[in-house]
Amino acid sequence: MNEQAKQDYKSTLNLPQTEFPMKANLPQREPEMLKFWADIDLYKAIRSVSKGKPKFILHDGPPYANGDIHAGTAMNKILKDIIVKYKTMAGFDSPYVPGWDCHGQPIEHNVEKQLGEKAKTISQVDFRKLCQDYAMRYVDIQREQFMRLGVSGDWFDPYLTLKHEYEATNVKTFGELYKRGLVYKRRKPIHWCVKDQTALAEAEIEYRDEVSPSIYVKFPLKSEFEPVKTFDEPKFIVIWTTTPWTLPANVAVAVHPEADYVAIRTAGEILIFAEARLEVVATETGIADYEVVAKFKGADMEFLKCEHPLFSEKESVVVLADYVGLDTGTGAVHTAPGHGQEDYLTGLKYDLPAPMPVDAAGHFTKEAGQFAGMYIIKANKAIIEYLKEKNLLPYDTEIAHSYPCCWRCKNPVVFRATEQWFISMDIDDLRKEALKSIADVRWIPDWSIRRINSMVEGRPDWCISRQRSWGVPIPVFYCGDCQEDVVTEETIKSVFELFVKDGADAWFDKSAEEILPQGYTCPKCSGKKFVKETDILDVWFESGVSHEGVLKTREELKWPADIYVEGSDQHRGWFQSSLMTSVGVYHRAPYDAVLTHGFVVDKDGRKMSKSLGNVVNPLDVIEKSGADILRLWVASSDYTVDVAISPDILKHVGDAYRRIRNTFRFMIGNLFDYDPETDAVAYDELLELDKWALHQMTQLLKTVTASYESYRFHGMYHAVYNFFTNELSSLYLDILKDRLYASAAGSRERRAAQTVLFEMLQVYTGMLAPVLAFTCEEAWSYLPEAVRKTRSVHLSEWPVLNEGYLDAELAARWDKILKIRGEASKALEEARNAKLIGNSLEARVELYVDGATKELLERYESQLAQMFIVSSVEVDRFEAAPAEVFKSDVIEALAIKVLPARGSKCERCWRYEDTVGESSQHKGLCARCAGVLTGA
RNA sequence: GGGCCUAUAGCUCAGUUGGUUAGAGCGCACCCCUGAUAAGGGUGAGGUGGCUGGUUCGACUCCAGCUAGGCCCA
Repeated sequence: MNEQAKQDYKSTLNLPQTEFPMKANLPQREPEMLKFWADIDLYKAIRSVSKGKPKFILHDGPPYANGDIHAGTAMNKILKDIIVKYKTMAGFDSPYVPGWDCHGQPIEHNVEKQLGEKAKTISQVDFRKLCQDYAMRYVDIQREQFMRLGVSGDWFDPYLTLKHEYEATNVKTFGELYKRGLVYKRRKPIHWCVKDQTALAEAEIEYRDEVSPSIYVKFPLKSEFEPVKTFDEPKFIVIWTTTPWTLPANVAVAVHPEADYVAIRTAGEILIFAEARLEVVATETGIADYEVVAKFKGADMEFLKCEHPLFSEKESVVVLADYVGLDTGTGAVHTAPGHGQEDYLTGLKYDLPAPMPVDAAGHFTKEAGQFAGMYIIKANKAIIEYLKEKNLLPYDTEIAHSYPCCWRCKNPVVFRATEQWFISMDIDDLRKEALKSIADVRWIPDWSIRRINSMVEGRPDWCISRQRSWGVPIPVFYCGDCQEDVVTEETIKSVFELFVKDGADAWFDKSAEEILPQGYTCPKCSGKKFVKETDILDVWFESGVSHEGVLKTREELKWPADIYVEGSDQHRGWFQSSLMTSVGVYHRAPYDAVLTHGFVVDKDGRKMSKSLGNVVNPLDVIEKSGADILRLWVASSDYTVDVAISPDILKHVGDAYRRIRNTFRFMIGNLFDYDPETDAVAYDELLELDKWALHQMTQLLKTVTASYESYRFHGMYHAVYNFFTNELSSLYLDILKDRLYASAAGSRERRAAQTVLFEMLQVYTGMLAPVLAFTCEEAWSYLPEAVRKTRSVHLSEWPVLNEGYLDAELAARWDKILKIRGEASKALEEARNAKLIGNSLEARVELYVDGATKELLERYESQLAQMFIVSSVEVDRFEAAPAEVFKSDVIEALAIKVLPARGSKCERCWRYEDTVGESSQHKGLCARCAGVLTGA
């Protein structure tokens, strides 16, 4: 037989044919798919086929409209999209309305930087306009990027916190909370630049090296204190500070409750400070001669009263605080609630006043007595002098340390208490109500509830005011006559309506009288003049009302949401701000479930940072490999903990992707001549192996569905990937090749295989569509048009679980046969290594086995060669096994002998057959192949 | 410093109420095939279970401490 004839036989085979490319080329193909989705308006089409189905609402947490998306935001949106796509296919109407957080300090800051000097002269309204442009620019950029990920949603009608209606929502909710009595005003220290006379956010502070005074101050002890009461000398508690100018605002001295403190007697006085600081303090103050006369715990000193070192008529009380350290100072900390964050919290705990003797420009007020009018930094000297005179200053030097400074003018920043608005956690039991509501929510994973609980339990009142421009104003008026703040249903209604109509800009544009109803008078004093509040709301308040501004206002949505899906940092952020505004107004959470994911980190579990050089940019991944690779990476990872990404990890995901893609391609290629209308084979007519495959497929579908239902996507990823590798590629599809290629095109056995492949292709593209959004759509487009009931896989329904495909007995039988196949392949490998065979078709296999297994194998003896992909399989008794055989160590009493195949190689199907040569027309072929060609 | 969380083969993940030699797929090595071909098949080698103690007849699994890392506070 010459080469030409061999070629001819190849052409008689039914080899796969398809245009479905092996090489994915996703960076090019995905944009085409996006265009297709845009052309058919997929999102709208999904809405229309979902109409009337039960709702499943995943409410989007708004990312900040600044910068490009990063790996974390990409993962978040992909996770949400997987859920929404799955729920949609699973029979829900699941509209997804993405949102953006558009107000806030970072945008304001960036616009200010761009403006440079002009920032000082521009009007507030013009400035806000620039901020809006900035935010909208990034909304556009991020929209494009999210869409590129394959995330489907109402992208051209998203919710934006800067939209008029949304801004008005803040007013409504604020009004409700105010009405309930939860809103109050109180002084709280904030970062303040006395040169620019403005409040600063944390991000606007730079740390610079500064030189400050470093002094010890003696606070005269007024109370009787048991451990030292037998001594007549004057007694002092010694504190250390680097900010003498904050002493006028001192109200307390904080000590650590568990630390040891000592009283020492020296030169006619008793000094009290931490034992751990004894040597250092003694050295620094030059006390050579002293005697420790008492030792006690910090807790013993609680509530002792001292005389204020600057104002003898005032008192300073000893309080306990865990943050008091013993590495520096004296272990006794000067506490001024108006000048420090920790001091402030301690003040709240002890119900201390928070005097603020410093004005906006950094000058002492008359509250500071003899220091009134002095600039605070300069006052340091005067205060030190005064303390020296009173002999209350045993130590006085300078220290260089890093100190917070203003990003703009580089001058030191001070903490200064100013009036702020708060939402109380406890006035009307908001905290208790929130904790109760938390218990009614499903938190995934389950540790999530512990986290939110402990945070809500321990959180301070919510400070909702900011001294800023780019945001929603706090809708409060002050009476020009009685100074009372005025918030009534009437005022709220007028502000609400104004914002709906003209947006929050109107607040800055119009006078109080223009905003209020005509002739409005103060409910308290009937005054007619009003002043507007200048503070704006915390952006967390704004995003926290999205359930009101979005879920309750958009007809396609519902309140409460079925689920919120965000990173674990949102326990402090959005989960909580949403909870508080919702509980505050509606007495329940705005969500039924909350799903939390971890952060994206590098392969070593470290956070991504420029300095570590481990940043993976999702846009680069899309450009190089495609969004489906990113989506598969998300699905392959356990997102309940931190998720690692690296070029190496993405390479592995790419390998997995190719295996899945090629499996699709094989199925598609073998269906080129299959018409489901006419060629389908009834279940009862299928071969047993086909039924086994359908059974396995159905089991897989069960597993996969359960994984999606429990949001365990990596579980489904592993199940599918293992299935594609073990059950399909290495088993079913490999065995099927002979049947598909060599059987007569229209034969029952070939059509049976195609029937199964066709069924599988639909099920597998369907179950993977929520993850491989692009690839499954592409594969779907290769299905015969007649059976594609929908234009897009994303419009199709979740694969139907056909219980009729389940046949446990049959599956058990075949699992056993296939297990023996596994043993045979070990024996074949030994023969291959011994150069006895190459291709397994060159082998003939003898199985030596007893009992039930023997009966089973004999029952299927004629099919075994095909199953093992060898030329023949014979079964005999175990004792009949020759001496030199492969003995299984997995299956008892199983011996396998591998021999060269009998007969000759069929030039068409490559099997070795005794029947080769029997046909007069086709001398090189086996009986089966000859029959196929002659049509016998 | 505090709260919550994580730590199983190179990678991604499983590991049932503590109980025989800790599993899977990928990757890797070697081999086969060249009719899924920048594919496909087979076999095999990889783990002192972050570390240190403790409880127990027995711990990857329970307890304590430590180390490394993450989020949020301070």
